Amino acid sequence: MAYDHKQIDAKWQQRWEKAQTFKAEDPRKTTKPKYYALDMFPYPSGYGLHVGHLASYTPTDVVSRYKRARGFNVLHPMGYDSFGLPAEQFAIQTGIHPAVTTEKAIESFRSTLKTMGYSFDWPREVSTCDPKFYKWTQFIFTKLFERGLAYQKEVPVNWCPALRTVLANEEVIDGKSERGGHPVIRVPMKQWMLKITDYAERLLADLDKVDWLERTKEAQRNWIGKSEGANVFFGIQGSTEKFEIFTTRPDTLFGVTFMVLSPEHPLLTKGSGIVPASHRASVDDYQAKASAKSEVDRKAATEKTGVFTGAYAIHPFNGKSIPIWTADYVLVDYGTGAIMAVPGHDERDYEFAQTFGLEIKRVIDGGDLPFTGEGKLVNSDFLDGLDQPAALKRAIEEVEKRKIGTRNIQYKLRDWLFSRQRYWGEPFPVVRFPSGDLKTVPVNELPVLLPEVADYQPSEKGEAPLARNQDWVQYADGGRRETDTMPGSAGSSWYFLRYCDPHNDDAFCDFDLQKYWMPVDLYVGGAEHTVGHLLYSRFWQKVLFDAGLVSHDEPFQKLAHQGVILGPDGERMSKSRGNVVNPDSVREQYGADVLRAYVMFLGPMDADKPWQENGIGGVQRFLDRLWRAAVSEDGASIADSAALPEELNKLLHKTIKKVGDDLDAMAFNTAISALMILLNEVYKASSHSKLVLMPLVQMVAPFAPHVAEELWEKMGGEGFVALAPWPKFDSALTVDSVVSIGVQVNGKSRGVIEIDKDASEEAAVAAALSVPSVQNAMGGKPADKVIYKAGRILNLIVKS
RNA sequence: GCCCCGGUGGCGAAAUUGGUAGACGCACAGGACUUAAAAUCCUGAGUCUCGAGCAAUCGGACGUGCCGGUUCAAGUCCGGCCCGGGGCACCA
Repeated sequence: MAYDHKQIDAKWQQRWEKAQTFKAEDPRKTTKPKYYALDMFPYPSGYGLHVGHLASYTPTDVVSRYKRARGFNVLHPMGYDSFGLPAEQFAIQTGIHPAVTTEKAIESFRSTLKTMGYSFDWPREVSTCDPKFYKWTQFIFTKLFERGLAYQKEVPVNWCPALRTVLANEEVIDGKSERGGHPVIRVPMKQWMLKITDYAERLLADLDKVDWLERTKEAQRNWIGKSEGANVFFGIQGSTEKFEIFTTRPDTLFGVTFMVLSPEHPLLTKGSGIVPASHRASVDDYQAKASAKSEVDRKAATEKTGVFTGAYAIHPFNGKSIPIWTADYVLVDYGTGAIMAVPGHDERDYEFAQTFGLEIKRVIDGGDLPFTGEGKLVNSDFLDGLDQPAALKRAIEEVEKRKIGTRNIQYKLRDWLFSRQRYWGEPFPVVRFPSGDLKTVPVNELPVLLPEVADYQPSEKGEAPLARNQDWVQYADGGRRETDTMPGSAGSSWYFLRYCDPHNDDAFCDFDLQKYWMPVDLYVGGAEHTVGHLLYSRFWQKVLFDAGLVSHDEPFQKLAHQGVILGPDGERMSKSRGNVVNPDSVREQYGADVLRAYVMFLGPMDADKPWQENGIGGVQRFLDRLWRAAVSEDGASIADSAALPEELNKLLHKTIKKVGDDLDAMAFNTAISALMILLNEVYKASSHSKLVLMPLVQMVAPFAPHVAEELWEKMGGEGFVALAPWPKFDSALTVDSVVSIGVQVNGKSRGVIEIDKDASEEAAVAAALSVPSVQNAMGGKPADKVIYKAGRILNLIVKS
């Protein structure tokens, strides 16, 4: 008989709630070590919770429950990243206020999360669109502003005409919007920017402090994109002006045969004077063409384009004149927007030189041009004969000595585009006064509430909906409020701090409380947030650290990513493919415990794996079998206190060890398989003993908490199994004295012997020789050599 | 192009880090129980137009994407490829 999961799930969810079983303890009233287990909070979409959420929240919940049983004071909260585009798009279509649809979606998420039996500390729930929350998002913005890290700038931005908003670099994938896949073009607009570039070096260096997957760290390193080199000044012929280039290869300075300025370079603007009248028209023409190109077109360009400007630069070492070109393969917003071209040793410069028939000069000995490897310098004056690395060092020294440039470091990371011309986001706590002064509003005026507007649609020119509420825009002394809103990633960049002290009206978080709980000990979420959310959060944490408001400079000590759960067909779940699995219907049928345990048993948590519905039956059988081992047909407990057979007792201790090790390593699938093996042996031994069933139920509890509580209660366990101390093992019982080891003859497996784990070589060989298949393989000859590792392997070598 | 992951039965996957490859589960087959079915319990099973035997069974060869290497011993280490997934990409 199967247990009644509907009744049991509801019963224990109510009891946990009533007893506040999962409430984190007050740090001032406990001596327990802390453990902060966090999920990336969901965007509460109207579609409800999907299996991807379960793949993330279930492992975190298993770890939280395990850590509680292990004596940790666990903080395991949940909340909602509730500002964002979908609710706003829906509002534009229907006129329903996004707050209404968002609240409805949150209710749906909350109820689904509760029916899964997740051990969240519910009273700590946060929602980024709640004024009590975004008050502090605005407060943190004022801190950024005060520290000179928030500024407005006319910048070429990623403008998405379909969404009528600008997007951050991280939100643009291959020239299209991350959300919706609409085309994105580059247009200049005045925007709020956050100076994340000031933190580039620390964001890079501090990756060494955290326990993240190497590939995630590597992706952040790539995104930050550090390059070391030098800025070098080149003079301009017939002018007193100079211009600066950035290069990582000053060793190739003598290989320069032309210079390239990006089309947007200030020296090329009308009236700057370096472009002679004879070339003005063609430069103008080229600039116009380049600016008309979208980011996508620029990237898709197969051939290099450019024009000669008519001007010449002067080589800082040998005074030779070098033609200056302009081309759009040089980007205005990286380095200085100008380069020295060394076609002999750079593939892009080589391609450009080939296209326009420019000189290509070798300065490093080696393979075919363009040669980017190492070798000895040639045709390079004082660098001749040096190896490339030595030449690089020497060249930088010489540049600095002659004061024609300085060593320099460049990052690919750009400042964070922080404003959106949208409605459903945090208003900026900023006012512009007639004098032109820009000021943040006083802290006691926070939160700056999001005003009501008649129409949520942004204007085609990019003016934000908030501008329509003129009453709201007016501020004292003729000031006008900023009408842009913050991007979705604002609230998510610090919400993990709010959980430490969620109801504080005087501070975003009490200093001592964050000092106790932070950093997050385990953070689980999708790998797609690698360069967005995870980088922004690290940045804000560091800013708050520098402001003395938090005590740690990294927010997430350990990070894990859940794999993608694919459809039963092995393809990514999508509505168009029709392979989307709805977790609600699965839970209805099998119960929360089976669903949770199944998700954990599917495979390694970080692997992408298909959802195979028929596999659920195996997990369901396992929990039913556990139930039947302890409970009779009429629902009474049949557990007794009989002593365990020796073998079963040993297996119990081995299992306690293995499950603990596996949980520490987040190897949930193998932990469950160990529990299955133990239960199978319980059946074979026909045991109903509490001595094995109670610890087994305790170990099952993190995965299947409802049925575990019910069994624990029936067997007379004290209190909640969720809070019962984790079972201990006797290490003496976890090792077998007699083991079966493989016997090989000439390296091939030929049999197995049962032997004392410390048996001597003589004993092992004797035992092996009595095995017929071993004798057979040896063909009657003696062993010429014996390799024996006690308890592991015996290999007999026979010369043919 | 560069940088990461990954590739093991019909399927999801294990494998103490070089030591009996395929634990556990699904699906499958056989048996027990049953009037029958479901459920349950027990048992079997990598592949082979390989060999012996009436048979249960016993033995052999092959086997972790491909080729080569190191080693007594390779899924695991090394070199060279192929395939799948992800990230970066005109960043000087």
